[in-house]
This record gives sequence, C-alpha cells and structure tokens, in this order.
Amino acid sequence: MTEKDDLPDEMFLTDLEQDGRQTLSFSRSPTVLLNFAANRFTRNASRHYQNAFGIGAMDWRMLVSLTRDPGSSVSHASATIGIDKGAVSRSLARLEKAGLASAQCNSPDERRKEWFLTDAGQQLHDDVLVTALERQKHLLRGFSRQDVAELNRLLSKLLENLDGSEAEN
Amino acid sequence: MTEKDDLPDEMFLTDLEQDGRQTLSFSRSPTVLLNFAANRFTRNASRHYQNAFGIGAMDWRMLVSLTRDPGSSVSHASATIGIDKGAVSRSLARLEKAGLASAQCNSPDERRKEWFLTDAGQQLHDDVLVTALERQKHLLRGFSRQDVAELNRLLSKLLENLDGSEAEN
DNA sequence: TGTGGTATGTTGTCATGTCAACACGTTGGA
DNA sequence: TCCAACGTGTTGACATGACAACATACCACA
Repeated sequence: MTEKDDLPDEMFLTDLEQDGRQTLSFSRSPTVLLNFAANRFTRNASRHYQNAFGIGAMDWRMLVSLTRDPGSSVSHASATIGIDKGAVSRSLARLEKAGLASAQCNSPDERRKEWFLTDAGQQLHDDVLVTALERQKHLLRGFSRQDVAELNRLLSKLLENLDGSEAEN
Repeated sequence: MTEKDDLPDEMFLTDLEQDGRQTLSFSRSPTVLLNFAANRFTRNASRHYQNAFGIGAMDWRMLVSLTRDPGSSVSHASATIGIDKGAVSRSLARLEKAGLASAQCNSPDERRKEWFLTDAGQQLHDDVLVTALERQKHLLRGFSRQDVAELNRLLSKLLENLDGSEAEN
C-alpha cells in the first residue's frame, strides 16, 4: 500500500449541525461528482444520437474503435477500449444488423471474427464525429487547454487505480 | 457564447495512419474517460454494497441525503442532490420497504411526504459510510490533496455546464 | 365558483456496461 | 491420442438514473 493512500476522511465529510454526526459531502466527493457528470452527459448524448443518428453512445464508441482498428475482434476491441466484451459483442451485433459493420473470418482460429465498418458505417462515423466534438466542446465551456489536460490526467489516473484494484483484490 | 468556447477540435482527435482521416481520441476526450471511470467505479461499488449491506449506490446516496436533510420530500431531495425525482421516488420506496426510511405527512399539502431515516437506516448509514470512505480513498491512491481539490473543481464545472445546457437548449 | 397551469409523486421505458455463466474451439502437456 | 486449461464470443441478469407520461392536489385569476 502506498504511503499516499492516506488522504484524511475529513476532506470528504460534512458535519451535521444538530448532533455532531457526519456524512459524505457530495460536493467534495469525486466519486459522486464523477458519477453525476458522466451519467448526465452520456445519457443526454445517447438520447441525442439515437434521435439524430439512430445509434447510442455505446455504438458510437464502437464506430470510433473500428475506425482506428479495422479488423478488430471482440476481444481485441474490448481490451483496447476497456469495455466489457459482452457489451462489445452486443454493440457489434447491432451495428451489423444496421448495415454499419460486417464481420470476416480470416483467422485460422474459426472462433475469431474480424470486424470492419461498411461504407455506411464510415459515413455515419464522420457525421457523428462532428456532433460529438461540438457536444464535448460545449461541455467544456470555460475550460482552458490546461484544464482539459489536467482533467484528462486525473481521470486517467483514476482509471489506472480502477484497473489496479482488480490486481489488488 | 463565451470566447473560451473555442477549444480546437484537434486536441480531441487522433490521426489515422493510412488515409489521413481522423477520429476521436479516447484518451484525450474527457467525456469518454469520465464515463468509463464513473461506470467502472459505481457498478463495482454498487455490487459491493449490495452484497455487504443489501442496498445499492443509489440507495446509499439517499441515506446520505436524508442524513443531511431529514424531512425532505421527493422534490426537495431531487433538487438538492441533482437526481431525477423518479429515481428518488423509487429509492425511497425501496428504503421504506427495507425498514430504513419512513414517511410522514405533516404538510398542509397532502401530496407532500416528509422522509426520515429510521434507527436502522441511520445505523446502516454509519456502517456504509466507513466502507464508502475506504473505497473512495482507495480510488484516489496516489492523489495529493491538491489533485482531489482540482478534480472536484473541474467536475463541478462540468456539472454546471451540464445544468447550463438545459437553459441553452 | 370554475378553470387552466403548476406542483408532487408514481410508474413505464430505456441504454449503458458491469459481472457471470455458458458453448465451443484451441493449445499444450502427459 | 486424450484431456485440462484457456480463449473467443454470446447471452442472461442487473442497477443506475435519465426522460416521459400520468394521476391527483394546489393555486391564482377571471
């Protein structure tokens, strides 16, 4: 256990006025703020994408993933983007059904499929990218470049700790 | 629209090696990192709380809310903690069923209920708080106090922008 | 006194992405 | 050659918390 693992409880607590007890401060607990911000943004974005493009945030992320790594398998995409393979599998099924992705079996391992975007999938990717960038910039109104870089650094550190949790459990 | 609303697209994009096209960089997009971190933490925590205490993360947040604001209505709790009133209503129903919260109708407005934790609810709150603090500190391994304060500041800013979105849409 | 608008709370529906179980193919060692 | 362990992909179950619709109570104004 690292020596820094000793942030004081006090910084996350708020005092109750009447009886000296304490409880969690939502405004000073990153986990609560994180959850609220993420949920509110993604569900909002997902609904918008569904209405405008017919796919949700999860499928949008798969479009991005296959744009970067054409020919990915479920396992590879799952490992690369850090999303559970069950969810990846389901998303690819939806994209295939919608004519946005297709699978090839080129491997000696007949279990393995390689996934590629169709032309329609690539076009949709380009269309959604414009909106996704706008929405993200809108979310980041009032942020400087340093703020964004710092936010990315802190969130990446959290993700490392979440991955590391598995190793320590 | 503020002048700062002009972070360049480039900072969120990554180039594709083969054909000069671009797509979203997951590692440089706060919205993606945010979502991954939040989901991974909360679902993990929720599952742990369910196993250890019989309530999920949502109900845990309601225990905190009623500890701070005994006598809250659904509407008030919803406004205070920023969670949709439907979810609040359902959570309170679960807590009531589990004997952890109870409602009183003290208002001239007979629609309105005031919610309080029972003794069992307060005890459970105290029990979960210990674990919640441990889990949050574990998540924040390697973070300095300044890091935590900065993360809270940036996440709060995001939440403000999300609230502001509604006003601007 | 009646009515339209608002408020309170409940319930339905939904996407996300986790964990788990399962079926089946692959691999390496006995 | 056989088999245990592992890998790949699929499917089930689930909690979260959003948006929406609804039922009913309340309020202010004509």
